[in-house]
Amino acid sequence: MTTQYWFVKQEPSDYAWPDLVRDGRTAWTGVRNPAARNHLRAMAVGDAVLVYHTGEEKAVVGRARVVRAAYPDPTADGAGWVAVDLAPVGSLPRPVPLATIKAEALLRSIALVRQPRLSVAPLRGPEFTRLLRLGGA
DNA sequence: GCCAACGTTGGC
DNA sequence: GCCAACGTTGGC
Repeated sequence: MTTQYWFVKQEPSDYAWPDLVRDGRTAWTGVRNPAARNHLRAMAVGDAVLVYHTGEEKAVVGRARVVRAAYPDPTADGAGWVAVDLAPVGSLPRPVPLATIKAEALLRSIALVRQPRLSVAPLRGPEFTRLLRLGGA
């Protein structure tokens, strides 16, 4: 199975990238959107993930990897919602702002731009690589 | 099962 | 604070 690439969004006042770095690993819970849930289900251990901060910051800030595939979200009321576990790989030396992403032709079709409310989305390999490079990684 | 009304998210 | 996008809810 080849590595898949993903993009997750987070409101940093809720749980921020530095929290993940500090914790070393976290359960990515609380996703309550069916499309995002389907993406969580498709994640495999070892998949690469980029973490984006919404709100004030609006930038891709870090790189993580999937360390546990989808399992029932313990924070959900009903059945059917899932969480994965993520571990940090590294902070981007230069966070990549939304404005930069929008200015890149290659990145214009990613879900962040096309569908800003989707909190978990797939990335193509070249998109992932470009974002990493823009971030100085 | 359709669709209008409403709520939420997130950028500006 | 406003607005666009989109998801959810509830009446029919």
